[in-house]
Amino acid sequence: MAATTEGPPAAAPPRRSDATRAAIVAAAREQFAAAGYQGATIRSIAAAAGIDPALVMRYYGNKEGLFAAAAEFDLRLPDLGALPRSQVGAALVSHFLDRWEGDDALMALLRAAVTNPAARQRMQSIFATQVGPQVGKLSGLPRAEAAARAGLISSQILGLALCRYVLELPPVLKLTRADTVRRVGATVQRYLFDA
Amino acid sequence: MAATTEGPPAAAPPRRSDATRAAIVAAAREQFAAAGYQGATIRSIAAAAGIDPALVMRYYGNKEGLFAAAAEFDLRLPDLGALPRSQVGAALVSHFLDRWEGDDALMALLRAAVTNPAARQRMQSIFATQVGPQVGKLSGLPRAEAAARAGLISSQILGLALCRYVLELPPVLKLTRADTVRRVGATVQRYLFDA
DNA sequence: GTCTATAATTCGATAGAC
DNA sequence: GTCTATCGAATTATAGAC
Repeated sequence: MAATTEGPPAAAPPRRSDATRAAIVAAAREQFAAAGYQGATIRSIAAAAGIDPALVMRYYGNKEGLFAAAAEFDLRLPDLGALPRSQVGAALVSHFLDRWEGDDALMALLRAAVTNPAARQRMQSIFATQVGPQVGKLSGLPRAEAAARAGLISSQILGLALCRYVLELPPVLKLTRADTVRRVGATVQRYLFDA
Repeated sequence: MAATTEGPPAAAPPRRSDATRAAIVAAAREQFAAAGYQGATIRSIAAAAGIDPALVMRYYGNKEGLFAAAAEFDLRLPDLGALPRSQVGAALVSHFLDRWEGDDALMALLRAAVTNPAARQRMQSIFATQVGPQVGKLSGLPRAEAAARAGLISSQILGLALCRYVLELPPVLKLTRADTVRRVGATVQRYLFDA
């Protein structure tokens, strides 16, 4: 054997804490998504993760640090330049819906951003670094005009998510996915290339 | 004088509590708008109103009752049927912006609705009783289709308010009012009468 | 009608045993 | 690395004096 004292070699010591950390972040996303920043408590998160509340503090320092870790987020926008120009709007909406329904990250971010300043800034930076540039590249417009259009697109897409997933307005819930992609996609398309 | 025992006649006894109640509700709207349902506390509301926290409880029973009173809201939609059809979308957006900037009621409602179930239901009922019917009348479409369009319009307008007044996304803040009315108005117009 | 005092919880955070 | 025990602060809500 490598060593009579046994145990893993020097590289990558398998600490159980890694699994614990992952469980905490997953539970945090869940709770922040369901109850917002203030509604989710260290205790409720620890309970959902099946561990002790003190561990959350040990690993993430405080509630702010935990949220910062839980709100790590990548929109994973696909390369829309490869698509036929006429399909870009619908593709964008479709991707956003996937991203909303895929996990709790965006829901957690939005629910928290409405009352928590740090979450709001995170939201601002996400749309500044991930949405804005992509719109600029796609539309080929000057920076200021592209930013304005990215803002309009964000307002439509975030509003759709707000009404559908957060406020759950019945008429918005009744829309089929295909219908949503088509109709909201047309709006995004217009913001991208027309008016 | 009318009576030797003095005091107002039977009708409309001028209780000072009326002014107090009004001050409480106004302060409550302010606080709910600024901090959401959980962030606004009975204490902070009482402090903003310049009265004792116990009075809030006396007049409104509990926090829920106070919010119900503070979230009383009328969109005050004007008669859009009198306008040239081509201007309806822009007029709707313009009216919403006025309503958002006029007082704290809508801000309080939205900030609270994201985490509080009662506020969310209030939001649902407002759009069911005030937005939906108006869209039905304007578009002249069957009920189901009109409801779908009202939902789409709500998603765009609430999304605009979310990005502008709550999340404060810089590109959305940079839009002038005229520009916002024109561009978002065109979207609302399309949801109303086209696709 | 208004306010003082306080009960009963609940939260974030810390100290320290194992 | 994990958990027990607990502190100090803040919250809603109540009881009752004035």
